[in-house]
Amino acid sequence: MTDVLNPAQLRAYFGLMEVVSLLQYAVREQLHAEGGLSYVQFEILAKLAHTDQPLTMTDLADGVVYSRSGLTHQAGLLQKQGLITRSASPDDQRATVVHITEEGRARLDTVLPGHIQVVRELLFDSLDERDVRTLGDMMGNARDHMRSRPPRSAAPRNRHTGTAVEK
Amino acid sequence: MTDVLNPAQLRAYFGLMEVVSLLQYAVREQLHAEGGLSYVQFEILAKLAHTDQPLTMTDLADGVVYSRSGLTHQAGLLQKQGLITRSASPDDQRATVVHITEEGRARLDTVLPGHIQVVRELLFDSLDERDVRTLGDMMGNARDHMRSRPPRSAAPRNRHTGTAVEK
DNA sequence: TATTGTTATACTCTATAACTATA
DNA sequence: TATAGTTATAGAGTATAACAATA
Repeated sequence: MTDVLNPAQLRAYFGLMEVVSLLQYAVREQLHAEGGLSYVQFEILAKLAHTDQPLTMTDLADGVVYSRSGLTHQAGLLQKQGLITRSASPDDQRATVVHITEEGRARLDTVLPGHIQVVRELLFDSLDERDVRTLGDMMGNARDHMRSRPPRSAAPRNRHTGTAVEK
Repeated sequence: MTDVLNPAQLRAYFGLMEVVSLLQYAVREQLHAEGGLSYVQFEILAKLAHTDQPLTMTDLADGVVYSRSGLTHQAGLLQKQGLITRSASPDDQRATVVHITEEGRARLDTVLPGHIQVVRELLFDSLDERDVRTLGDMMGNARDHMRSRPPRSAAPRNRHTGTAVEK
């Protein structure tokens, strides 16, 4: 249990952060310029379109690193643009179900080609097929690992644990 | 020149974005809680300490995806905390050279063990040695590629090109 | 009593544009 | 004329805490 990372780890870590920063920057600009969407808004629409059925706010919050109030805020912006609708769930009166509208799908269609082009030009042009598979595997593992083992603080972001966390 | 990504690419792309989001979230929290630093502030200090010599604002802006005014702002915050100093360059009167102070180094030392622990627990615990090398290679390639080929817009972030970009 | 979601609020980050001064 | 950096400002994103309604 040393408290350093070896040089290969440092290189991987900083490389990862830098690459994703550059990618995020480009992707955000594209989404904003071509569709007036923030990245989170894009994620919400993409998730709804991909799942192809209404999701609750909590469903949406899963998978997006986001506070609930932040999600409410972004959903409000999407709704104001007519890209989603929100209505009370028939099953659970507390829950809100979110639907994507036709306009929402259309907006996604507007944005997607440019989005994909940016990602391909920036990221995939430098990776061969085997790299892509490997990267996908590694990120899949890492995600499962991260999701299953919340950080040291064990501070829940979205849920109550029952154990009070003093602060 | 299709306009889709194949499934492996989609998986890699979304996996990458999700993993780094989770990592950034955890890392930001750690830096803030244990050192009162934002990630950019950490990057600035780390860069100064690593280079081990004063850098100009422009030097610092390179490698950090940041507007110049944003960098000025963050540098101001660091200076207010006594972690860096800024002074006029002897070589070029326009330039500002940034030094890290002893306090700055100390702050970095305070933050680093926890930082490394977070990164190791979240990221490297799920990757073996070979993965780490591979990831480092891929990210190195991708970074070089991205840095050499600015996105479609060709809109310069930090420099003047001489060609006016209408907007 | 716990959970879903919203509101109100405040703070941070980031970018744009205008500006100063040096080259 | 171009570059380095700062300032003023404005907008977007995000979190916290308090709250209402339902389970």
